[in-house]
Amino acid sequence: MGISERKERDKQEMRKLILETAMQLFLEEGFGNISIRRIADKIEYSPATIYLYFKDKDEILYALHTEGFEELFRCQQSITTTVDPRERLRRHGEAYIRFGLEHPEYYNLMFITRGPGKKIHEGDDWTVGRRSYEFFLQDVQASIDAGIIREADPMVAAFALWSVAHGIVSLILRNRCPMIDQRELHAMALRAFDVLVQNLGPADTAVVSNISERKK
Amino acid sequence: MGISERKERDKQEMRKLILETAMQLFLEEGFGNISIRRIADKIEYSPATIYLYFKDKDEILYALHTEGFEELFRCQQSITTTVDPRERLRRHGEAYIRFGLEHPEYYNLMFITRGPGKKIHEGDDWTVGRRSYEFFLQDVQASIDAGIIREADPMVAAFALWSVAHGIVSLILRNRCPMIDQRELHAMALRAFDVLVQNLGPADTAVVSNISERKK
DNA sequence: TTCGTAAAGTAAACAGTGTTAATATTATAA
DNA sequence: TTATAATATTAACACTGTTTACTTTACGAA
Repeated sequence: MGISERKERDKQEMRKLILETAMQLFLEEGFGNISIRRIADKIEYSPATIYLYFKDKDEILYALHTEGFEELFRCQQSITTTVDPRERLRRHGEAYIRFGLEHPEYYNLMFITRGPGKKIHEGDDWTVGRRSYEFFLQDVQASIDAGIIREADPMVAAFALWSVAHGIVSLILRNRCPMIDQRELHAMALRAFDVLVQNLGPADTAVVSNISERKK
Repeated sequence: MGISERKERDKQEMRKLILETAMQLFLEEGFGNISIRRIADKIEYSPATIYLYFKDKDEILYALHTEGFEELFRCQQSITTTVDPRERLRRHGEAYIRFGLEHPEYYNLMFITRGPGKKIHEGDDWTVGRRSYEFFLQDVQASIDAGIIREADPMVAAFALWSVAHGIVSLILRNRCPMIDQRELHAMALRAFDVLVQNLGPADTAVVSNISERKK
């Protein structure tokens, strides 16, 4: 009786089809143009059918948002060649800001939109985000160990630095920077993050050393 | 002939009525529950009438968002008693974060929602926001002069610090902090801003004692 | 005071949205 | 072959912002 297994496979395939179609719509026409009815049209099913595979629209958005974290994590990998803690912090921020500005729709879904935010808590797996977060947390810890950040709790420091990058990206994406020359927004974004990183701890020079002594 | 003047007054009064009703709806039921139809219902006019006084819904939202800036500016005034530049920075951040967390609907409208963002640029008066921004800019300049921030361009430094506060508030309001104990979010928000402000520039006595106080 | 015009207001429609209850179709198990 | 469970759909509900065509009201001039 492999029938119930095939049924399960079919169900998963249908879920995949819906998600892929949502993704296509999302990438081609942006977050605001995903609608249950348009997804249904594209796959030539009735809108109601989608509700047999997903509880509601947010569940679909949450799935897409997961894809975004995949991409973010890839972007974060670009910094692994750097060892100096301060420079790592800087490049980490740069990678994050670049990701945000170059994938505004993803960023919107992952960090700004209300929908998935609800699911994150009431739910299942915040695993995708956690991976990115913990990768970043390691860098923050290294900077604390190197004396660049004077703060006992790495969670607080990480939250602070993440907020800088998120603040920069989200203010730009939501057009809240009329005081900045619009042609230089991108450059300003990176400079702004730099200002804080370069101003942390003892002035520039003595950044090196203690990274190898970090582990315990 | 004062008739055309009375007509103008009537027109302004109707605009005011619409805005006040929108405001009431906004404060009582939140941003998501303002709709042209509900405003129309409340003032006992047809929905179409509203379009004789406002180009579209965004124009109404933009007007509300202006009210929010009024309130923010009032909150900023709480710091005027402080003179020490670093402490001023800290308190400025605290006031901003408090405003955001205590008036989430306003904050949403002012800095997160898409609607007014469009109007800010294509439009006339960013005057309300400018006042708050320039007040903050003075503090940043003072910190630069005091050697707390090593950065030539105060615009960049101001943008960076604003981003910290905005990042903190918007991540919390949009539920993107599952890694943080939800009961301590508010405290963490303030601590996170502190970390950066206290880590800026040369470590002064205030910082050192602050840190050693925390350590255990 | 009547009359034509201009302003103010509205009903109804357009084109959408997410979601669900009731119904129909299809496929499997007995 | 038939009863039943799974799948799919229709049609509706309750909304949304916005526009067009129409009606009502107010005002200045004859």
